[in-house]
Amino acid sequence: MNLEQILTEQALAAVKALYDLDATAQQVQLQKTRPEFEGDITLVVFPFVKAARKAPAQVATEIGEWLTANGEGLVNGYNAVQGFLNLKISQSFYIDQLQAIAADEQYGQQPDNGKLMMVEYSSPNTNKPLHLGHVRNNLLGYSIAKIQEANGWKVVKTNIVNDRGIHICKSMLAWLKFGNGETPETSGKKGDHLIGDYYVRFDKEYRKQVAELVAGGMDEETAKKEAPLIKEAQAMLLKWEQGDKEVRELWARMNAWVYAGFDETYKRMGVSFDKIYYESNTYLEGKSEVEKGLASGQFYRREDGSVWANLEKDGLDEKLLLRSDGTSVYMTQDIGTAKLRYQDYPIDKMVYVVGNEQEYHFKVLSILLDRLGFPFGKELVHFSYGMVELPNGKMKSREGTVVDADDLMDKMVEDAREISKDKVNTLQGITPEEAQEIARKVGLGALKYFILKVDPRKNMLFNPEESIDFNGNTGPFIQYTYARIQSVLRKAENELRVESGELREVGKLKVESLDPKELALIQRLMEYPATVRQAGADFSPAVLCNYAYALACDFNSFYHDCSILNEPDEKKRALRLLLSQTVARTIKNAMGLLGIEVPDRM
RNA sequence: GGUCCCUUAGUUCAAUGGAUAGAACAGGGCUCUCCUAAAGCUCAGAUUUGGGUUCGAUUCCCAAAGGGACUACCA
Repeated sequence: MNLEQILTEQALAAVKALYDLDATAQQVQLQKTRPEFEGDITLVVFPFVKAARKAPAQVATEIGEWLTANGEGLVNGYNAVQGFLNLKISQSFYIDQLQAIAADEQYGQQPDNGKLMMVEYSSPNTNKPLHLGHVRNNLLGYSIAKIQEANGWKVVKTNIVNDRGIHICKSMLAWLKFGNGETPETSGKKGDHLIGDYYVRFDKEYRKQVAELVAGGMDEETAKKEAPLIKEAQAMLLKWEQGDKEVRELWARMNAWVYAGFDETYKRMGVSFDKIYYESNTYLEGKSEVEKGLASGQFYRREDGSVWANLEKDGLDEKLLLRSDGTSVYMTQDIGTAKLRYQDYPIDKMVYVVGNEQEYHFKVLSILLDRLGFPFGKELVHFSYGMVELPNGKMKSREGTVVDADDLMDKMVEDAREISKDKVNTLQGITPEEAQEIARKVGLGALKYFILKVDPRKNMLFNPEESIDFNGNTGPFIQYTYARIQSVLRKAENELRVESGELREVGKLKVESLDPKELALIQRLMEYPATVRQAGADFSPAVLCNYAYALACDFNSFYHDCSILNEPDEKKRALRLLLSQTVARTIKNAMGLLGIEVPDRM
């Protein structure tokens, strides 16, 4: 049982004994005591004031008195400030806690809940390279999966690749017309970047055609539909769906280039998938589901042959499911994908990590799946995150105002290496390879933390003109704290011959008194499991970022005030080493749930 | 027009309905003969507006203002 649970029980017993009040655990509000007051943990007594029919300060005093007398030594002091009862907890309790935490290798890991969660994230189109928006998606998706695993779920990470559709046809068409057989090998470009370039090229030529038609007197709306290039692309999509051999071969070849590029980027980013679905394999399933819905009267066909769902009774509008030429749309594909997934896995919870611009889509998808008789439809979770904005607005692939994922990672690692050059003291005696590896971890750590520390629901701003910080509330700050501890532990082993295993053997450390900084650190460590649970319940890596930062701050402050290796009292030294080791492990775990690696030195 | 989201220091971000709204960066001042100064200490600086609920509101409710997303036979 943790401190909150014990205190909650004691507080309930106290109000029962004092005021004959049957309070609920929810009414027992415990919070950390503010630093300006004396005490460790504070009970808010306002909820009991009415039943007690006494002034808040008096109620606080009475409860404080009761807890001190009947709390089995846990509470050994209190003070009441209005309705706030500040409790002092005995130091031996904290030392016991530290011992228990240090001994628990799985500290923070929640027990297996026996259920399976599928997390879909990334889900790129195959017509352009990944950009900063995808980076946020990937980092969030990966971290959410890790966090839910820590909360006891079995998690299957999945990716649905949108490998078919008009977008890839545009790239294919532009490549055929203007590519002169260019390949990743001949051009030296990564496959995804090469394809992306042709997507941009298509748009450029298309707009030229539209402009010409408009100049010839056509209105813009019509011109956009009548431009020869777009008609060709549509014809190509139709051929693709009909299985035209040439189109399919070209498609397979160009997609393979893109996948090779994506794989490189994913690997670098440190994200992975357990199962990848391709839209080209799922859209037919979707079509057949739509046909079924049509037969059962859930959907209807218009005169032009297109198929629609009427969602007006759910407060929404009508939604297209199949185009008049019979080709499928995004929604069709998602229905098919859902069906396949539930055939493949016994999914208890399905989570889609997709931007908030698609909230409407998932609202509709949920209703459609439900209507088609899928039991999971109603339960699906759209983990909707905010956009990454640039100073002048949203990123637009076609307008070239995107921050490319590969470029960004390069830049971060480069910056990290540049900064580390000034740190010759700490990087002495390491190979260039090791230095590069440190720069990689630190650069990516800075990027990942920068993105994950923001509440996922909110839009966030990225200014490419200003480089991401390596000081202050950043990934490298936390990594630095870890590296610092590793350095101390190395010295402890080499110079004092303290084996890390020995520390845990040091029975109950009979330390006279805990330094306030030591106490603060232990308290922070005690918060970790609740933080993991909250991050899971809220789907929020940001919660863990805040925790890791606070833990690192606490440690740096402790490190500044308390000497570890030079502490003459052996028991104190052992306690500090154990504390440092446990902090390091917790930092590593928390950062691991964020997908951020920690270097042993930096 | 309709639906949804957002608004906190100069800037980027925090704060289960709780005490004097926290950090970081940028700015001013300190601290390396001392376990890694990517650090520590310190000064200055903010809840868009108006109502309401509450012992107590950044948080909940209702308006208004400002910003964004969606409302595609794109994905």
